[in-house]
Amino acid sequence: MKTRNQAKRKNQSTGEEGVPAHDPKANGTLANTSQDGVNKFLKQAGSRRSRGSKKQDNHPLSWDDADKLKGKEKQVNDDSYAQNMSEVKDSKNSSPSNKNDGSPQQAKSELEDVMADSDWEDGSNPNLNSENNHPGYINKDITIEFDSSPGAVKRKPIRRASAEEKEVAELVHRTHLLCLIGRGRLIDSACDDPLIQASLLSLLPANMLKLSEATNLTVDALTPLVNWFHSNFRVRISSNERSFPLALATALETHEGTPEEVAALSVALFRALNFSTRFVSILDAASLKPDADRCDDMSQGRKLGKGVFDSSTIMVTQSNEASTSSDKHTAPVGVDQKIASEASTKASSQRKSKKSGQSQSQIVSRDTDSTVVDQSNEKTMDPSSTGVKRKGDIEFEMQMEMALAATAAQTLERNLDNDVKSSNISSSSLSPFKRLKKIKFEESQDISTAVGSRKIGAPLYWAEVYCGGENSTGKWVHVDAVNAIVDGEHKVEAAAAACKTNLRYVVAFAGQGAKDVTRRYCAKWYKIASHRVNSTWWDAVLRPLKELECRATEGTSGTPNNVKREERTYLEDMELETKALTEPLPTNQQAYKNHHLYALERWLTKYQILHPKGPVLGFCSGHSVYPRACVQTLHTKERWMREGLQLKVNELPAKVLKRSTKVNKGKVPEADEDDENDCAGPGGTIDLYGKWQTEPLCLPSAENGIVPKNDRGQVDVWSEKCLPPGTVHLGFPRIFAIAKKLEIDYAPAMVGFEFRNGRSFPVYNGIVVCSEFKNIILEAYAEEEVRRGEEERRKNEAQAISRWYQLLSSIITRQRLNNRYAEGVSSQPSNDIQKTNDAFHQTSEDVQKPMSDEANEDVGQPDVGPQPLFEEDHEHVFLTNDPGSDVESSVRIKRCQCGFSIEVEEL
DNA sequence: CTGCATCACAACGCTTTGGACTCC
DNA sequence: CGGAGTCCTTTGCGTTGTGATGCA
Repeated sequence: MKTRNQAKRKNQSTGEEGVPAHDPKANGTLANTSQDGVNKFLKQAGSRRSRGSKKQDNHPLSWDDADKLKGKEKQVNDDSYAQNMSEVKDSKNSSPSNKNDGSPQQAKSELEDVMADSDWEDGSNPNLNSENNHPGYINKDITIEFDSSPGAVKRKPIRRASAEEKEVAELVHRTHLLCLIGRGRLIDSACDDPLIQASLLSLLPANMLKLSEATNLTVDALTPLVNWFHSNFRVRISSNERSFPLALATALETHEGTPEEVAALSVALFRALNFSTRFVSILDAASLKPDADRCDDMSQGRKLGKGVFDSSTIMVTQSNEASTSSDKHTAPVGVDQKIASEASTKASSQRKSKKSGQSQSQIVSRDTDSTVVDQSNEKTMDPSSTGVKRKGDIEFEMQMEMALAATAAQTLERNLDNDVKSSNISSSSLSPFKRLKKIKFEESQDISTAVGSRKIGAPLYWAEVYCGGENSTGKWVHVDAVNAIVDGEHKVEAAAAACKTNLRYVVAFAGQGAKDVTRRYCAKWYKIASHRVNSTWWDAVLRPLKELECRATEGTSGTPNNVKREERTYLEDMELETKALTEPLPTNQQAYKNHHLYALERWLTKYQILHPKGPVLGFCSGHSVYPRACVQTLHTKERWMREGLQLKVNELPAKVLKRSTKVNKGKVPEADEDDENDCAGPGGTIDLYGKWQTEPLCLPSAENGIVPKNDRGQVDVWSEKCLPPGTVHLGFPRIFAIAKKLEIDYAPAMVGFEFRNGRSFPVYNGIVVCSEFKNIILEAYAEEEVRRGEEERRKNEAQAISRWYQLLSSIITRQRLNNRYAEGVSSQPSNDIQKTNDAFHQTSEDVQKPMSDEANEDVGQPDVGPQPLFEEDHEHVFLTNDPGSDVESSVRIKRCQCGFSIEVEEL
């Protein structure tokens, strides 16, 4: 594949050097001509490059652009381009030395001939032409600017992901999910470590130990415990590259760890207290859509690793340096601090997880020097990150601070841990970032702008504790020990959204199992649905894990409550399902396009209809909102037939579509146009029916061994449902011959269509016969196949022998010719011949053997030893009564003692 | 500035039952 | 003469998803 960049180089090789070294005859004018051609090609490539954009003429294109665009231009029709390029090159190189006398005009005309074959647009660049005549011109580098009038709209070429890229992205997404599930299970099992649990219990104040005896645990009872934990365990900035159980032990020992470790410790503590507890994690997998991550990275500078996170952390800690201590247990401040530090650790964990994920090449490990650049990029690339009025200023200030801090990252890094530990900050001393964040967080939801543009501080890990005392039936309560939040499930979505974390999968882990509890934390499912993987796959992955999880949470001797443990799962499933079915109506129309619950009539596709048309659940911009369940897919009669359904009698089409013009195959379009208005005819419309208008297919059944066929004399086997009663589909090749031979009635089974050469062809697979003949035919088929296989094998062997014979005899013939005619030239002794003969003798024997061992014995030439097989006047003598004959096919193989054999057929 | 509605367009899915010619 | 085999040639429209743009 040649890129435009290569084109540039090519151009330079002719242009900068003036006369290419490999073509001394080329003069300046010829080079100019060539260059002209190259320019034209570039122009062509440029126009192809911006494929699809009608405003391509306005697209500025220069050599420099070519460099920038290197590697990005997959959509250029490179092959034809490369071909054209080589044509230019060839003509340039060959013309002077061939028929040309070097005359520039002739060369040019020849080139033009070449050019004429390609789809050039005639056009000239006056500047180029005028300067072309200048002798020194060719030494200049060329920049071509296509006329881009000042007012012209510059449109970014749209780069869309191909199906392949989408597939890759999905595979990466799935793989990443599996990795994250694996990680979750790992952490979950680490939380079950009895040593860890015992150690945590030993740290717990005596008054809290009583909690384990409490019946019907409540949120209120949990709160002091969570506060105690929060005040005793802190979030560390960097993670250790160690095995998780080890890291967890260290975290326990040092009372600080990554958010993941701290959350895991909290889970371990709750489990130690005999609470039914899950470790919950947001699986922030690589995007399901190609390039989404890259865009995010570019615009937000997130996920990229060290630089960004270091600097953001530093920013916080710097402000901490200036802070004084205050109430340690004030949750919002704690949250604030934790969020910031959590972000850093999340970064490292993301870095880790990303290793198994998508676009590794995009994850550039950056040193601290580049951090400033990152920050400035972040600033420039996310101009939207400003708030009501002065948010922009605040953010600018903040980012400036971050940038400055980043430069000092190395020296300050050592101090970070301590700084973060002293997390008690009075709100008056907070940096703008923190102040804003704090205010926002206290307001709880809807953090969307300035600070939110950074994907940091998102809650990623927490616990769910089953509280039997909550509600009448008990419930799973969200416990975020990292941020000291109890029962804050409604805050998670907003907090995650504020930090640009995709809350697509929230998975609860317990007992080596896992359960998707995203519904509990997600109010606007329609927003995440399209970012989630195919639910069939996801459900299949989780099914076994869900059972494990279910067994674990039901089986643990948890808090006693008034609900049987077996019912917990059921109740939770109901809760999640209820939540799924009671989403509020979106306020914008577009949300209804693919909404799983609601639909607007205007967003229905051609093949959809509302049936029944009601009830109206509400209104959006004046449009009635209907339940999605009312949306029915329509099909043609034939299409329903494929599904094994047929129309009920006297059903009128639910919808009638005008047939597209292409159906009018005849070359009289005008006549069709005339008929357009009254296209009530069957050819002019397509009748569509809904499923409610159909009933199970009722085909005529087979009678007297006769298969009912359609008007083409076949049976369309779209599925088993399409088989006439009393018939079976035998999808084996060549089976029709058996049925024919046995004189059993059959019909070819058409199983689909293959689209080839712009036309579709029916694809057949076996036959349809009456059920009573199934066994007879199959038995006969099996016998026939054995026979056929045997015959095939024989044929193959015979062919192999024949080919070996041809090969070897050609070698011998060659040797003989050498022997006879090259004697005078070469005095090579005849050893070679002898060798060859030996070789042949051996080989031919080996080859013949498998065919008929008895034959060889009968021939009586075993172990005769090497002897010259071919004498010049050797005449083949074939033995009679050679048993190597095939009685059935009357084929005989005649052999000579020299090894020669020939296949003859007796008539 | 933000969110929404609409436009534009690239990608993709669905379409759906040959015929002329040569060789044996 | 007829049957079997081979080769020809490589759609195009509608739908959908998504980026761009304009407006409130």
